[in-house]
Amino acid sequence: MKIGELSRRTGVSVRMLRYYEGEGLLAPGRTESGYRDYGPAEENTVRRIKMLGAAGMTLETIRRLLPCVTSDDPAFRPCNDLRRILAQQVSLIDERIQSLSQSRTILAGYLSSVN
Amino acid sequence: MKIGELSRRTGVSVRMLRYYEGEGLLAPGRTESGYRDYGPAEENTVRRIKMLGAAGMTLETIRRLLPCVTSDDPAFRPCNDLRRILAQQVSLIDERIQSLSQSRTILAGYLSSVN
DNA sequence: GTAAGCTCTGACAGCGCTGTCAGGGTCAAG
DNA sequence: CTTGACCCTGACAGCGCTGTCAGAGCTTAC
Repeated sequence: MKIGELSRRTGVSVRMLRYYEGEGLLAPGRTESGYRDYGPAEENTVRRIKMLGAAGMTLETIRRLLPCVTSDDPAFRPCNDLRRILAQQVSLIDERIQSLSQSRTILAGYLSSVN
Repeated sequence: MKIGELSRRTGVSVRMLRYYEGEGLLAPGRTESGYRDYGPAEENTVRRIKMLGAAGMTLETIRRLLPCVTSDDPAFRPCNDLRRILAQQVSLIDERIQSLSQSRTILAGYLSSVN
Protein backbone atom coordinates (compact mmCIF):
# COMPACT_ATOMS: atom_id res chain seq x y z
CA MET A 1 0.00 0.00 0.00
CA LYS A 2 1.03 3.60 -0.43
CA ILE A 3 1.93 5.96 2.35
CA GLY A 4 -1.43 7.72 2.47
CA GLU A 5 -3.30 4.54 3.09
CA LEU A 6 -0.88 3.36 5.75
CA SER A 7 -1.28 6.70 7.41
CA ARG A 8 -5.05 6.34 7.43
CA ARG A 9 -4.87 2.80 8.73
CA THR A 10 -2.46 3.48 11.55
CA GLY A 11 -3.31 7.02 12.44
CA VAL A 12 0.30 8.05 12.04
CA SER A 13 0.85 11.12 9.89
CA VAL A 14 2.50 10.83 6.52
CA ARG A 15 5.17 13.15 7.79
CA MET A 16 6.00 10.82 10.65
CA LEU A 17 6.01 7.72 8.50
CA ARG A 18 8.68 9.30 6.36
CA TYR A 19 10.49 10.41 9.47
CA TYR A 20 10.50 6.88 10.87
CA GLU A 21 12.16 5.79 7.69
CA GLY A 22 14.77 8.49 7.93
CA GLU A 23 15.52 7.35 11.45
CA GLY A 24 15.98 3.78 10.34
CA LEU A 25 12.84 2.33 11.93
CA LEU A 26 11.17 1.45 8.69
CA ALA A 27 12.44 0.42 5.26
CA PRO A 28 9.59 0.12 2.80
CA GLY A 29 10.17 -0.96 -0.78
CA ARG A 30 9.68 1.40 -3.66
CA THR A 31 7.55 1.21 -6.75
CA GLU A 32 9.15 1.84 -10.11
CA SER A 33 8.09 5.42 -9.94
CA GLY A 34 9.64 5.92 -6.53
CA TYR A 35 6.58 5.67 -4.32
CA ARG A 36 7.01 4.01 -0.98
CA ASP A 37 5.36 0.61 -0.91
CA TYR A 38 4.33 -0.78 2.47
CA GLY A 39 3.26 -4.32 3.26
CA PRO A 40 1.54 -5.88 6.27
CA ALA A 41 4.88 -6.34 8.01
CA GLU A 42 5.51 -2.62 7.86
CA GLU A 43 2.05 -1.94 9.15
CA ASN A 44 2.75 -4.13 12.14
CA THR A 45 5.98 -2.36 12.75
CA VAL A 46 4.27 1.00 12.71
CA ARG A 47 1.76 -0.25 15.25
CA ARG A 48 4.60 -1.41 17.48
CA ILE A 49 6.36 1.89 17.15
CA LYS A 50 3.18 3.61 18.16
CA MET A 51 2.82 1.49 21.27
CA LEU A 52 6.40 1.91 22.37
CA GLY A 53 6.09 5.60 21.70
CA ALA A 54 3.00 5.71 23.88
CA ALA A 55 5.17 4.22 26.57
CA GLY A 56 7.30 7.32 26.39
CA MET A 57 10.19 5.96 24.41
CA THR A 58 12.40 7.96 22.15
CA LEU A 59 12.49 6.87 18.52
CA GLU A 60 16.16 6.12 19.01
CA THR A 61 15.35 3.76 21.85
CA ILE A 62 12.58 2.18 19.85
CA ARG A 63 14.97 1.69 16.98
CA ARG A 64 17.28 -0.32 19.16
CA LEU A 65 14.38 -2.30 20.49
CA LEU A 66 12.54 -3.03 17.28
CA PRO A 67 14.58 -5.98 16.02
CA CYS A 68 13.75 -7.75 19.27
CA VAL A 69 10.07 -7.08 19.05
CA THR A 70 9.49 -7.75 15.38
CA SER A 71 8.09 -11.20 15.81
CA ASP A 72 8.21 -11.80 12.07
CA ASP A 73 11.94 -11.95 12.14
CA PRO A 74 13.62 -15.23 13.03
CA ALA A 75 15.35 -13.06 15.61
CA PHE A 76 18.93 -14.21 15.23
CA ARG A 77 19.82 -12.62 18.47
CA PRO A 78 17.76 -13.63 21.46
CA CYS A 79 17.92 -9.95 22.28
CA ASN A 80 19.64 -10.04 25.58
CA ASP A 81 19.30 -6.31 25.51
CA LEU A 82 15.55 -6.28 25.54
CA ARG A 83 15.14 -6.70 29.26
CA ARG A 84 17.99 -4.35 29.95
CA ILE A 85 16.62 -1.57 27.79
CA LEU A 86 13.11 -1.95 29.16
CA ALA A 87 14.35 -1.88 32.73
CA GLN A 88 16.46 1.12 31.89
CA GLN A 89 13.43 2.91 30.50
CA VAL A 90 11.44 2.15 33.60
CA SER A 91 14.05 3.63 35.87
CA LEU A 92 14.36 6.61 33.58
CA ILE A 93 10.67 7.23 34.01
CA ASP A 94 11.01 6.73 37.73
CA GLU A 95 13.63 9.44 37.82
CA ARG A 96 11.36 11.83 36.02
CA ILE A 97 8.48 11.07 38.30
CA GLN A 98 10.72 11.59 41.28
CA SER A 99 11.84 14.91 39.95
CA LEU A 100 8.30 16.03 39.26
CA SER A 101 7.17 14.95 42.70
CA GLN A 102 9.91 17.07 44.15
CA SER A 103 8.70 20.05 42.15
CA ARG A 104 5.21 19.33 43.25
CA THR A 105 6.25 19.38 46.87
CA ILE A 106 7.98 22.71 46.45
CA LEU A 107 4.98 24.24 44.74
CA ALA A 108 2.55 22.87 47.25
CA GLY A 109 4.75 24.43 49.91
CA TYR A 110 4.51 27.82 48.24
CA LEU A 111 0.81 27.39 47.83
CA SER A 112 0.17 26.66 51.46
CA SER A 113 2.47 29.48 52.56
CA VAL A 114 0.33 31.88 50.57
CA ASN A 115 -2.72 30.77 52.47
CA MET B 1 27.54 44.84 40.40
CA LYS B 2 28.37 43.62 36.93
CA ILE B 3 26.99 40.53 35.31
CA GLY B 4 29.98 38.31 35.98
CA GLU B 5 29.81 38.86 39.70
CA LEU B 6 26.07 38.29 39.82
CA SER B 7 26.61 35.09 37.93
CA ARG B 8 29.19 33.93 40.44
CA ARG B 9 27.02 34.88 43.40
CA THR B 10 23.86 33.21 42.15
CA GLY B 11 25.25 30.32 40.17
CA VAL B 12 23.25 31.37 37.12
CA SER B 13 25.24 31.58 33.92
CA VAL B 14 25.91 34.91 32.30
CA ARG B 15 24.08 33.64 29.27
CA MET B 16 20.95 32.98 31.28
CA LEU B 17 21.08 36.29 33.10
CA ARG B 18 20.97 38.03 29.76
CA TYR B 19 18.25 35.69 28.65
CA TYR B 20 16.12 36.50 31.71
CA GLU B 21 16.39 40.11 30.73
CA GLY B 22 15.35 39.40 27.18
CA GLU B 23 12.32 37.56 28.51
CA GLY B 24 11.36 40.50 30.67
CA LEU B 25 12.16 38.94 34.05
CA LEU B 26 14.96 41.30 34.89
CA ALA B 27 15.65 44.94 34.05
CA PRO B 28 19.04 45.99 35.36
CA GLY B 29 20.33 49.51 34.90
CA ARG B 30 23.23 50.30 32.64
CA THR B 31 26.50 52.06 33.26
CA GLU B 32 27.54 54.85 30.94
CA SER B 33 29.53 52.43 28.89
CA GLY B 34 26.57 50.10 28.50
CA TYR B 35 27.43 47.46 31.08
CA ARG B 36 24.53 45.92 32.93
CA ASP B 37 24.46 47.09 36.53
CA TYR B 38 22.72 44.86 39.06
CA GLY B 39 21.75 45.78 42.61
CA PRO B 40 20.64 43.67 45.59
CA ALA B 41 17.03 43.75 44.40
CA GLU B 42 18.04 42.12 41.15
CA GLU B 43 20.04 39.53 43.00
CA ASN B 44 16.97 38.63 45.02
CA THR B 45 14.93 38.38 41.92
CA VAL B 46 17.42 36.02 40.35
CA ARG B 47 17.30 33.83 43.45
CA ARG B 48 13.52 33.73 43.22
CA ILE B 49 13.64 32.86 39.58
CA LYS B 50 16.01 30.04 40.39
CA MET B 51 13.66 28.65 43.01
CA LEU B 52 10.58 28.84 40.86
CA GLY B 53 12.54 27.30 38.05
CA ALA B 54 13.55 24.47 40.36
CA ALA B 55 9.84 23.95 40.90
CA GLY B 56 9.57 23.20 37.22
CA MET B 57 8.11 26.46 36.04
CA THR B 58 8.56 27.92 32.62
CA LEU B 59 10.21 31.33 32.48
CA GLU B 60 7.00 32.66 31.03
CA THR B 61 5.06 31.43 34.04
CA ILE B 62 7.66 32.82 36.37
CA ARG B 63 7.44 36.15 34.61
CA ARG B 64 3.75 36.35 35.35
CA LEU B 65 4.35 35.35 38.92
CA LEU B 66 7.32 37.57 39.74
CA PRO B 67 5.51 40.82 40.49
CA CYS B 68 3.58 38.98 43.17
CA VAL B 69 6.62 37.50 44.78
CA THR B 70 8.94 40.46 44.72
CA SER B 71 8.44 41.47 48.31
CA ASP B 72 10.34 44.71 47.74
CA ASP B 73 7.50 46.05 45.70
CA PRO B 74 4.57 47.69 47.45
CA ALA B 75 2.62 45.15 45.43
CA PHE B 76 -0.15 47.29 44.07
CA ARG B 77 -2.12 44.27 43.18
CA PRO B 78 -2.75 41.79 45.94
CA CYS B 79 -1.99 39.27 43.23
CA ASN B 80 -5.20 37.40 43.10
CA ASP B 81 -3.56 35.35 40.43
CA LEU B 82 -0.84 33.98 42.61
CA ARG B 83 -2.85 31.18 44.13
CA ARG B 84 -4.49 30.42 40.83
CA ILE B 85 -1.23 30.14 38.94
CA LEU B 86 0.39 28.04 41.63
CA ALA B 87 -2.57 25.69 41.78
CA GLN B 88 -2.56 25.51 38.02
CA GLN B 89 1.10 24.55 38.05
CA VAL B 90 0.49 21.86 40.59
CA SER B 91 -2.20 20.26 38.52
CA LEU B 92 -0.02 20.56 35.45
CA ILE B 93 2.65 18.59 37.25
CA ASP B 94 0.04 16.12 38.37
CA GLU B 95 -0.96 15.56 34.79
CA ARG B 96 2.61 14.88 33.80
CA ILE B 97 3.11 12.49 36.65
CA GLN B 98 -0.07 10.72 35.70
CA SER B 99 1.09 10.40 32.13
CA LEU B 100 4.46 9.08 33.18
CA SER B 101 2.88 6.59 35.54
CA GLN B 102 0.80 5.33 32.68
CA SER B 103 3.91 4.88 30.58
CA ARG B 104 5.55 3.13 33.46
CA THR B 105 2.70 0.71 33.73
CA ILE B 106 2.87 -0.09 30.05
CA LEU B 107 6.60 -0.66 30.17
CA ALA B 108 6.41 -2.75 33.29
CA GLY B 109 3.82 -4.83 31.48
CA TYR B 110 6.18 -5.41 28.59
CA LEU B 111 8.95 -6.21 30.98
CA SER B 112 7.04 -8.86 32.84
CA SER B 113 5.73 -10.36 29.60
CA VAL B 114 9.31 -10.86 28.51
CA ASN B 115 10.03 -12.82 31.66
C1' DG C 1 -5.72 15.34 -22.80
C1' DT C 2 -6.88 17.36 -18.55
C1' DA C 3 -7.74 17.88 -13.78
C1' DA C 4 -7.86 16.23 -9.19
C1' DG C 5 -5.45 13.92 -5.85
C1' DC C 6 -1.54 11.60 -4.33
C1' DT C 7 3.53 11.18 -3.87
C1' DC C 8 8.39 12.74 -3.91
C1' DT C 9 12.37 15.57 -1.71
C1' DG C 10 14.20 19.22 0.92
C1' DA C 11 13.89 22.82 3.97
C1' DC C 12 12.04 26.05 7.55
C1' DA C 13 9.60 26.62 11.98
C1' DG C 14 8.64 26.06 16.83
C1' DC C 15 8.61 24.36 21.64
C1' DG C 16 12.12 26.06 26.19
C1' DC C 17 16.51 26.26 27.55
C1' DT C 18 21.45 26.58 27.16
C1' DG C 19 26.15 26.57 25.34
C1' DT C 20 29.31 28.71 22.37
C1' DC C 21 31.45 31.48 18.92
C1' DA C 22 32.50 35.81 16.48
C1' DG C 23 33.66 40.59 16.21
C1' DG C 24 34.30 44.40 18.87
C1' DG C 25 34.26 47.77 22.98
C1' DT C 26 35.81 48.71 28.13
C1' DC C 27 38.33 48.62 32.33
C1' DA C 28 42.09 48.01 35.47
C1' DA C 29 46.78 47.01 36.57
C1' DG C 30 51.49 47.11 35.29
C1' DC D 1 50.47 52.16 26.25
C1' DT D 2 49.73 47.41 26.41
C1' DT D 3 47.75 43.33 28.08
C1' DG D 4 44.40 40.38 30.11
C1' DA D 5 39.99 39.99 31.96
C1' DC D 6 35.50 41.35 31.36
C1' DC D 7 31.44 43.13 28.87
C1' DC D 8 28.42 43.96 24.63
C1' DT D 9 25.32 42.16 20.70
C1' DG D 10 23.82 38.85 17.49
C1' DA D 11 23.54 34.47 15.72
C1' DC D 12 23.99 29.34 15.27
C1' DA D 13 23.33 24.77 17.42
C1' DG D 14 20.99 21.06 19.68
C1' DC D 15 17.50 18.27 22.17
C1' DG D 16 12.95 15.17 19.89
C1' DC D 17 9.06 15.61 17.47
C1' DT D 18 5.84 17.56 14.22
C1' DG D 19 3.51 20.64 11.01
C1' DT D 20 3.74 22.92 6.74
C1' DC D 21 5.22 24.82 2.46
C1' DA D 22 7.36 24.75 -2.13
C1' DG D 23 8.40 22.86 -6.51
C1' DA D 24 7.81 18.92 -9.21
C1' DG D 25 6.48 14.16 -10.81
C1' DC D 26 2.89 10.23 -10.87
C1' DT D 27 -1.71 8.23 -11.23
C1' DT D 28 -6.41 7.75 -12.07
C1' DA D 29 -10.66 8.65 -13.89
C1' DC D 30 -13.40 11.39 -16.86
